[in-house]
Amino acid sequence: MTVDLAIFTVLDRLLHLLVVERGEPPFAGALALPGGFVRPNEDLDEAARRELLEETGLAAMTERGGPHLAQVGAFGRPDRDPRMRVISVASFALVPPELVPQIRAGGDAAHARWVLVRDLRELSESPLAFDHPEIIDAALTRLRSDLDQTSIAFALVPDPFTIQELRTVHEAIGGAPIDPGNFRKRVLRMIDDGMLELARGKRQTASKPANLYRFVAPR
Amino acid sequence: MTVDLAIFTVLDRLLHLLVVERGEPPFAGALALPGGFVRPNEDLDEAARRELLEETGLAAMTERGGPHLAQVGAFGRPDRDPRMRVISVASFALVPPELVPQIRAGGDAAHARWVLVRDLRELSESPLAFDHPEIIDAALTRLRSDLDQTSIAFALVPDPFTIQELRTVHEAIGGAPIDPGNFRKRVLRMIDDGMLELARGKRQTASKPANLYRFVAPR
DNA sequence: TCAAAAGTGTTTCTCGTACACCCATGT
DNA sequence: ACATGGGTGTACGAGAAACACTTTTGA
Repeated sequence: MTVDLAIFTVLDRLLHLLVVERGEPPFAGALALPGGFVRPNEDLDEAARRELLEETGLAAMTERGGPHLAQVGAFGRPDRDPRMRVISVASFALVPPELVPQIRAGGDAAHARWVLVRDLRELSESPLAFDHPEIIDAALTRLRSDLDQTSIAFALVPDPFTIQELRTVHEAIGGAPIDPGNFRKRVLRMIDDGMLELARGKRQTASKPANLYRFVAPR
Repeated sequence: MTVDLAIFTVLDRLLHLLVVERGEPPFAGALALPGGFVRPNEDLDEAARRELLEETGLAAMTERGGPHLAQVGAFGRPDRDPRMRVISVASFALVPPELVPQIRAGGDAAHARWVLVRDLRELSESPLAFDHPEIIDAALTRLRSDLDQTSIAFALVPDPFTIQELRTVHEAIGGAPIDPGNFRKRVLRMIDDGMLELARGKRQTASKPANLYRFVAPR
């Protein structure tokens, strides 16, 4: 039993995934999702959170209650690992861009790097180990569907965020540009639904300073 | 590693779940989801489908390509089974009402029976074994969310079905009555989206005979 | 003064909801 | 004839989409 993690962030307006380069066979030199074995007395969520910490060193995230983590599914094809029977429970994690620079500081993270999700799909599956292409597809599908139905988008923006930052996340995941005026109205509606609130201060931009908003956790 | 199954159907306009009564400790006498161990060379979906067959004897379902089966998630609390560490991958399955009468014919199914989902929730968790209340909750949540986004509703109606039969499924899962006129319009829209087609014949009802429709698999 | 992005407004269309009503059939 | 449920029509409102426009800043 292992857990594998699809750790996403939005950098430079594009969706990125954290991958590690494998040092040993099988698939030496190939890219793979970070992951590891579940310990004997560990819950699956616990194991995923521990791996996330080990791979990213992001202890600091606990101040926001930790990064968003959600299970994607179990993958158990008998031949998915040539060495032995391994069943993996995959989760996806969302890292806000403010914390991305801290990741290199982590322990196992020396060999970890961000790759563009768009590039992964163009290169097809060539450089990816095991059944990880399949896992990534499932994680992406889940990510996109959760985007419209849950509040996961807020896990990918800085804590007080501008409307543009939030829109950028939606565009990166959805893959298509969104009309800024219309998106603004969606955000305003979230405000009088009590889901968001205006925060103090302004964010400097290339032009007119932007209002800041904050996600209000449901009571 | 085990698979557990939440097998649903709609009987008498209400959502039902197939449960077995446990014969041995732990939880002897309690109700539990059907399930079993994953075999060494079996994929998880394969194991789930095999268990479904063993528990229901519904070989006949293959004529419609088998019942709908989808993974819900993995459950791995270290103490979920007092005997040993067991991680279970839960799936839900949907059985159309036409096949329900055949289920008693199955092998392991002698001790299986349908219970009202509504009753399960009223009785809280008292009579359910292991963490099965949690699994059932997750399966229900998934069922409800898939209902609006996928075509799973068609797996719970007879093959040519009436609009009322389809509406009944939505009402049973959603738990609330739906305006018949409005629901009809939704169905008509599905028809000119090419998702449904009018089938020949009529279904006898307590009043005016109803048109029959058929689900058209996406090409 | 000009570019860039924030923010506002307008119009059109689709869809969900509520609800009134007609139609065909078995009893 | 009448209850039952199939099937149709209307009216309102929320929200998605397309797009023009004004405002405020930095360069």
